[in-house]
Amino acid sequence: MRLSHLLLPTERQPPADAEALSHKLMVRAGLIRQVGAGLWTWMPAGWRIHQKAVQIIREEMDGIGAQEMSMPLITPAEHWVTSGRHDSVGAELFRFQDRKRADMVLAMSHEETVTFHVSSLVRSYRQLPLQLYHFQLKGRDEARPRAGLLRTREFVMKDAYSFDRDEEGLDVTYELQRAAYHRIFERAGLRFYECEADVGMMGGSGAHEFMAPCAAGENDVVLAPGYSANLEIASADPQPVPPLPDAVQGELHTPGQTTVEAVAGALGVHPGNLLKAFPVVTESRGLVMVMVRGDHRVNELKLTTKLGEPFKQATPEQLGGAGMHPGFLGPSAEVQTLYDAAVTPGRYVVGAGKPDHHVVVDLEGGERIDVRTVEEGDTVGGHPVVIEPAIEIGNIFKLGTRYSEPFGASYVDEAGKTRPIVMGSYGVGPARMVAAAAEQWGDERGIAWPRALAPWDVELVGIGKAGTPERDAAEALYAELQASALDVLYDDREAKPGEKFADAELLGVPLRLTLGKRSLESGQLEAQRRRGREDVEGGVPIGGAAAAVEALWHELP
RNA sequence: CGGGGAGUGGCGCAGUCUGGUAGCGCACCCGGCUGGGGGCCGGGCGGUCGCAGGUUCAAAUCCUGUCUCCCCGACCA
Repeated sequence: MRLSHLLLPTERQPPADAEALSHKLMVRAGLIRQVGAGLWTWMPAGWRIHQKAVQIIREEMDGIGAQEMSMPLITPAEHWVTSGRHDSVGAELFRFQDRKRADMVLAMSHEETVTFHVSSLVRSYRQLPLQLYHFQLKGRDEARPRAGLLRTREFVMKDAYSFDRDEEGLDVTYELQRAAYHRIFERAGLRFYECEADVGMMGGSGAHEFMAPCAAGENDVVLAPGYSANLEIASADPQPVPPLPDAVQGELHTPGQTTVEAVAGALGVHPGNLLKAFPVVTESRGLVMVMVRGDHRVNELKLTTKLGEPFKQATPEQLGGAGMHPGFLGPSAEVQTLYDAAVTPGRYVVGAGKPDHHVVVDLEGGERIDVRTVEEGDTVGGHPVVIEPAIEIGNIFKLGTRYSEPFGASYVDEAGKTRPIVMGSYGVGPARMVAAAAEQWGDERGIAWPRALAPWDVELVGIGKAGTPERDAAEALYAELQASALDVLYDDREAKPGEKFADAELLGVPLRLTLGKRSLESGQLEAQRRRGREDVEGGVPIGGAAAAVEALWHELP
């Protein structure tokens, strides 16, 4: 490809409203342009990168026997009513009516559609197991799109669905997918973690997320040797606190001290010597008091899972109605009280249940539930955890019969008995892979793409005016490289060398060749690896350059 | 949805308080010089100042309404 013919709108300055590195660099490099909130156009060079990711995914899906197909973005609302998601998803679902006033939905994923098909097309155990996948747009009316491509309202997803006759079959398929995901992200040159993930209120028997660590990530990953989990569900051993001094005992007058910090400060004790009350209300239980150590925070997702139902924080009115006083809440005989697992037996300062007083209690052991948020410095297997921001680039999920039951997707087994099909779903966002790579491999000059994602394999920078011997040589080399196995971008523009180098570093093709007057004098091309901007020692002889360049390329990250 | 910020040429900005000929840098076009890290000189093109009302002799500027975008939070199959 000749750069002089490529629509590559590079910019010296990032958009004023861009914050995330990938957002700034991908716009500056001419890869993407914004259309609206969470809506992006891929420019030609950017789309090449996206399609590189797509092709890696495709090869790995095909490699485990999944079959590529394509299902529509527009779907009848009826399917979503059948699955229950028409009600449960809420405003995130794009809804509209067609000209006949029929309710329609932009698919946010394709469980409904694929299960609709499988329910009618698969009748026998002989047709199982089955894996189907496609690359298709997803529409999600996100409350807050952000950070360029990291959270958008429309994006291509590879979503695969598996159909097995039982849980054991699903386990096998799930492992195939899990291994394929590792290969996909490794091939793409991404740093990533496989994390235990929340299976949500939908049930399901297991889920993993693939998280790419980066500064702009909107999730947090808890990491320790042999352990990685989304902060949403992570568990770890708490950091110890010194025991409550014996001098602190009985009822304590704590006027106006409604926060852990205030009480701990006034008493001169560690915040972990206090218990914090987190009053919630659920539909089936009413008011529940959740007690966590004073220096800890309740993890609302973990609490929801443990309660087995959604909750809302109790309002001051609800507390007042129960004769309680916000700021001085403690364990109560009148309401169910649950203790976090980090609340070990011992003496704690708790709210006395009346204004301006706290009291020391001596807690026995007893039932505990793990509902707190893990913190940096907590330990797993004796090792302190670190918490890193990360972006979710893929997930795999054991759906079970969540969709096959409502759609009646079942098969007849050898004994002639009808059984529900057991499903799994497996998603990857190629755009997020690309954005994550930009986050991980971006620097102040641009993006140093992993070679597997780079829009071209090499960029040839021709120095000098058209018609000069050096440019003739560049043209000849371009032709030679085109005949090789490499995809080459040739900067043949009438531009200053500095501008060409700056654009090349912005675009981030992994290997840059420079051919100018100097090269003709020395007989050597200059070659620079974009990662680390490191020159290839001694250059590359112009004679037979294509083969040498191919060899160099194969050693790139 | 709550809080904060912003809409002026392709990009980045000034001008708005205090109403009076729309301006700067980059990019773009033409000519010349230059030719290995965004170079220099000269000449140009391009904007109904987000939109709609209103006030005024006069509105980018004041008033009202509205749309859009960004950031933080809530939310996120």
